[in-house]
Amino acid sequence: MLRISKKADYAVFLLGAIARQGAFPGGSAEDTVVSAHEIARQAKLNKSVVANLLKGFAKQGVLESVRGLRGGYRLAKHPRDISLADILEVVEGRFVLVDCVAHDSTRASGSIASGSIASGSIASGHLLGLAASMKAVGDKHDDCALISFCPSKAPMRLVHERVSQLFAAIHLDELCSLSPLASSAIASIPIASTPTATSPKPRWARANKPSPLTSPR
Amino acid sequence: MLRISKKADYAVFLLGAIARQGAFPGGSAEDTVVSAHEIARQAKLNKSVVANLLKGFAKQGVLESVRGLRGGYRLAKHPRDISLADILEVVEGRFVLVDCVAHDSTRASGSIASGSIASGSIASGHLLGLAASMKAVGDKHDDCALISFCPSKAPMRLVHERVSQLFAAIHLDELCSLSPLASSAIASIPIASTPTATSPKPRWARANKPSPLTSPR
DNA sequence: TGAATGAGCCCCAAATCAGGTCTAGTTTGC
DNA sequence: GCAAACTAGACCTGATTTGGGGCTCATTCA
Repeated sequence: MLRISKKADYAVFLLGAIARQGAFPGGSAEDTVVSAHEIARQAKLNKSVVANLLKGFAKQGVLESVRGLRGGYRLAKHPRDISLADILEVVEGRFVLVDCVAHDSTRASGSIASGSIASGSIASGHLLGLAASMKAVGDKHDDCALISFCPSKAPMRLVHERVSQLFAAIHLDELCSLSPLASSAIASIPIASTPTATSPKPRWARANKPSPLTSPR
Repeated sequence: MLRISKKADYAVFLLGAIARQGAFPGGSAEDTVVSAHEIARQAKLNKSVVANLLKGFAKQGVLESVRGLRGGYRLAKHPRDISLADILEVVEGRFVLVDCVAHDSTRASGSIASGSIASGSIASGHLLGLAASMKAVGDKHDDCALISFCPSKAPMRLVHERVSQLFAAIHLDELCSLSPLASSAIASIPIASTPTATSPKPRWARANKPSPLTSPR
């Protein structure tokens, strides 16, 4: 189903909750941590759901964890350096829009993985390792009956790339409204067939403009 | 899971197979039909899978069916007037990237439905009716625990819109290679954070250039 | 040492997916 | 009129995934 999972949705919120409390490098509370219990309270979600999600992010290096009494989590990077693509990768695994994309992307996984991850600028060692292990798993997706003669492969791969880029272009700071969207940015999107080349550069596309909440990078 | 279903994938192929045989208005074999059995043979798929998919498209007006001996299907419109979004809608239902999009889009479903469908230029009565009936179903998606206080709604909606536009911008003629992609169009896509405003207008974004296979629109 | 945390692993029911079956209706050709 | 070849309609089954949890162990601090 062509849908972001509830867990991923929750994850965005949870990470945003941490970000909004400034618990990240350069943030207003960069040396503090936020417990899973506290985050669950804010999200009005069961603690085990929250804890399990947060654990995954700690494991992949998106979050840093502090164990023991007064333990908790903080972001490993600035929210503007964590993209939606990164978040989705942790929760849902490698994004593959359609099987034949995985097939082709397996051969090119080096360049794709480095592209989507480098732009996130997180602890790339962790997720790059994940992408490398997905290489083997990716082969399992090569089971579409049409794969050897499907004329849709090239266009589908293009769509996949574009969607990937969209996800990589939006970052946690906008997602949790640390850097709010200008509402005119939404209104300015024409509902037409060929918007991509004509739409103005969205506010949430990173322009390397420092967030007012942070010290310079 | 953020994935196009196998059935949708097969559907693209099947519709493409019909298109490649010219069985559409203005096509080289516009008065002929292609049987489900024949299409299944070409696709090397079980006939029941194929038949069920094709039925859905006939029901929604994407295909015209001819019953009885020598019956079969032909496209109701030219392949360039049938978008990937249209196809996905039939197979998977209304595209909703994430619950809060459905919530908000329910109120605005009039403008969205007319937008994505008008650009497809198919028998809009059919799919518009589907969109209207989805209005009620859409309310069922309003069950995300975070919905009332989630700061991600606006950015997520923007991503949803963009993905929708991508799907609406690619049409069956390119998908089935009646109008092949220029391979440089793929190579020219930079793997960067902010590609949308800088990428060249893709070949498959309709430029109202008549396909050499068809008479003028 | 006990309390409050994270880490690791697992469970279960519901929903969805993928692939199919069967019957009824329609049309044509003999 | 009947049989064959098709579509139309509705449904089924097993596999997989999703969503929401639970429990125990390890770590840290007061």
